[in-house]
Amino acid sequence: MHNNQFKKGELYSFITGKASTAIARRLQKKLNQAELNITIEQWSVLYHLWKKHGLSQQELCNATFRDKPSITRLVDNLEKQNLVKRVPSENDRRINLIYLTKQGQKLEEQTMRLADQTLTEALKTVPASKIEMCKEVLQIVYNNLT
Amino acid sequence: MHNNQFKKGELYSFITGKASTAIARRLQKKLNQAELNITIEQWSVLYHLWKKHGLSQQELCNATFRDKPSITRLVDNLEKQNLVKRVPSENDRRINLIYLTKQGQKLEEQTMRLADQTLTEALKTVPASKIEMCKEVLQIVYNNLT
DNA sequence: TTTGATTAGTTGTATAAACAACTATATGCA
DNA sequence: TGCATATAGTTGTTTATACAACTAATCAAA
Repeated sequence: MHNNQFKKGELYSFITGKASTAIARRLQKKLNQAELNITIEQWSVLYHLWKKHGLSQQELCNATFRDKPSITRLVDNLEKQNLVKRVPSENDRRINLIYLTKQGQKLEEQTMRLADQTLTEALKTVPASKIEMCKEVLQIVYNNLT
Repeated sequence: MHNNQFKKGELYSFITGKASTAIARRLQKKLNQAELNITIEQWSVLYHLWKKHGLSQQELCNATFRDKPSITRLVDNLEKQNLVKRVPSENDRRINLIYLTKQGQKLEEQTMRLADQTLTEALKTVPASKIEMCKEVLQIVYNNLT
């Protein structure tokens, strides 16, 4: 099959991200059912803060592939819900360091379990070797475009 | 490698759809540079109308995996830009059939070329066999979740 | 040291998505 | 026929994204 010929047929689902949209919706549904009252976008910010406390907003931009206004507003909403706190950096007064509150820390275990469940459901029946290859392709795509 | 162990590590990019987000952004940039003045979401609706004229809004919902309010507003905006027209169905007065205007029809060739370019750039250096396998995995994921 | 450029973050505006509640029309069955 | 139910589409609200324009702080080079 010619590469180009192939691509045309697959164009739509690659561009619209059918699969990742479905994964995100499933996780959102689980978060709602557990009455955790956070969005997947908020979860994706918390995810990085659980791994490393006290990231700056700019670091969150890089980690989550969002622009600065998006992070400003996500942090606004997370702060309103008392899940994180902005702390001005002492070294550089332009920078806000974002810290989890106790409430924000508490969400880690449960939401990570839900995320893990979501992926288990999504990748059910897919052999590990194929997942690995798929992951590689998606990483190459990302690298090609950034 | 244990399947479960694998998944935890990949959790983030699977859920956030890094790759498809990057593809969509690249296409949006091309549309902007060509001053076509449409969003990728609008493009995704037009895409289905180019394939088949006179779809109902509900059919557009199914085709684009969006809910009804989303399609209502996308069609609103496409109509404002004179790219499509709502035509009440004669058989069933609940239904709007959506038709392309001449202006909407004209966009097909150029935007499909840009979409094709985008995928060529995204999949550059990825062998066709791997793309095929990746496509299969993404389809299974989608089926698993819907 | 001063000034011009860079970096971090915010605000305004437009578009879009998800959910709930709503209207209007059609269908099906008693 | 008539009423309950299902279907198609709209509207309201909240959250998120992208882009542009903005402020404040820092850096760097003359």
